[in-house]
Amino acid sequence: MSAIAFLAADPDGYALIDLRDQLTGNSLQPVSSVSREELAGFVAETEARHSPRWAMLRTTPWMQPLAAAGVFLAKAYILSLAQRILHRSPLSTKPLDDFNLEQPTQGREWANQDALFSAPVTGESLAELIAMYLAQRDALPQEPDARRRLELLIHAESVGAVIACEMEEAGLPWDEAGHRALLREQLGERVSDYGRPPKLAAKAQQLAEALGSPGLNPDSPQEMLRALHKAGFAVGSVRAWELEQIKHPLITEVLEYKKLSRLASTHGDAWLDQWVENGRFHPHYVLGTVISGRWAASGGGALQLPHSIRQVVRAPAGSTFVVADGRQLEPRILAAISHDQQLQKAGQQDDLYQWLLDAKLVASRDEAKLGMLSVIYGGGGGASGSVGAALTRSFPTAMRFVEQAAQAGEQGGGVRSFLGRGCPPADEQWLQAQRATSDEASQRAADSAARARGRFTRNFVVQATAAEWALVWMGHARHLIHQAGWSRSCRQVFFVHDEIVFECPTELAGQLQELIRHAAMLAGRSLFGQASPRFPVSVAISGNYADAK
DNA sequence: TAGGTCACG
DNA sequence: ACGTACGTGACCTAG
Repeated sequence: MSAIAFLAADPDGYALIDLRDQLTGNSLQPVSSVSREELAGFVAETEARHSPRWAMLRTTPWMQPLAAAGVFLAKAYILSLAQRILHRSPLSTKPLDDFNLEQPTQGREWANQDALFSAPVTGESLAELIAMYLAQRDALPQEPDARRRLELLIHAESVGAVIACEMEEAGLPWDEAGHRALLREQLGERVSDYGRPPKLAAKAQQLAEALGSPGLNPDSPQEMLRALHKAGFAVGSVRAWELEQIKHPLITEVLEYKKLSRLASTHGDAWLDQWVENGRFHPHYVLGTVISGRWAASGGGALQLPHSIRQVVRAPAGSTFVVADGRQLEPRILAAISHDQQLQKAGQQDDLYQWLLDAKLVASRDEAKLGMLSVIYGGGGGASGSVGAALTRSFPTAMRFVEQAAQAGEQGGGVRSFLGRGCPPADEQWLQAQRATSDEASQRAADSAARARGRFTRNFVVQATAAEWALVWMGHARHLIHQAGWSRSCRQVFFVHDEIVFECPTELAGQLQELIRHAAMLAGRSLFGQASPRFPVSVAISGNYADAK
């Protein structure tokens, strides 16, 4: 018998917990009112006894204290995230209102003043929660396969939200002293948070003189471009990749300045002050806002950690990192969702791109990679170039699949991921722009917008399914870690789209590595069944994140 | 507030 | 012949 536990706000106290039989909806015990102090203990005990699926509107405010107390919830159902998925999914059979995840719902006055500052949001009464849950169940399709997909997606998204809370609580080990030392070495002594650090200021001065533009502010692209022109460099912009084409000592100086300036502004002392506490970086992960289902992070730029700074991500003594990522995930996902047998065959090899090379479809591994990405992104080098032609000949089924997604997008239609995450059809404004083609300029703009949307939907079907695979992978890994009894010692501390970082005792790293590979295999089967293509992962074990690539 | 640039997958 | 790939977040400057 499986149980579901609704966790809702108690208007007269803190939390209400209503434990029910998932199938019949019958209560298994009277509704319990628990105080903030009792919550962790009560939840832990209920988990041990019934292992229910924990249903809550959002993870806030419940998960933070639970994660802090080390309480493990095996299964979750986050209604706000489920609502958004069902609202957008073409597999859903009833129209459901969207849930505005961006706008935090306002707290309200509580009878119990102690609860005021961690008050759950409006609309989170137990009755409302249950009504919302039932409406969501009602919107699930009856057809078994579609139903299985949407349920898997909702459960994976929910466990992802729980993991996000656990990671926020754990934080990423960060060598603050090492980071400060690196800043001192490269930038000089710390000044105010506004002025340039000494070494950067000196470089700016030097650059202004060398270019013959006194007073130049190198942080202004406009001024910089003018100064470069004046000094005789015929560049179209000051973008690094364009400047890198020019081999000249002055240009090297400019590029060095840009690098230093970026370090100072993005990962300088102010960043450390704000985001690193007690030797750990605590970013905030945001789910449900990116259309494709990928995660975002607000504050600290967690998902854009430069490789150059990863040297200060260091595991504490006695522990190490296990860093795992899905190898060539997107081409493998494309092979799975398009049922392209040839591409799946290529994926039997750990290095899919190498296979393309060995099969003499491409002249180099880089060409294979670029060609594949081009097919998925919809770039000009796609089906039109010689590599594109070779890929089209070898993998016609996969190519047709992405072409169809692109066509749907160009016509304003929606597409969906494998598990049913929907990319909504174009809005009325977009369609109007498609019709307003009286003059040549608006015709061109409309065509360009149509192509852009085609590239977006072409990419969506792959990227969104890859995000689903990663969620399911992470969920399996967490489950296996718990089963192994390692929940306390092995913690997930980072996640970036297709890469997971665990922190664990050094002696467990080898076994954890095997567990993660196993989880990847299970993820493939959960999505695509027993005949799933392979999803190899590459794993690195190191006490330093910078070494893991 | 918008645009430019750059970081990541 | 044409467009010069997809998705994000963060910071700085210009107006």
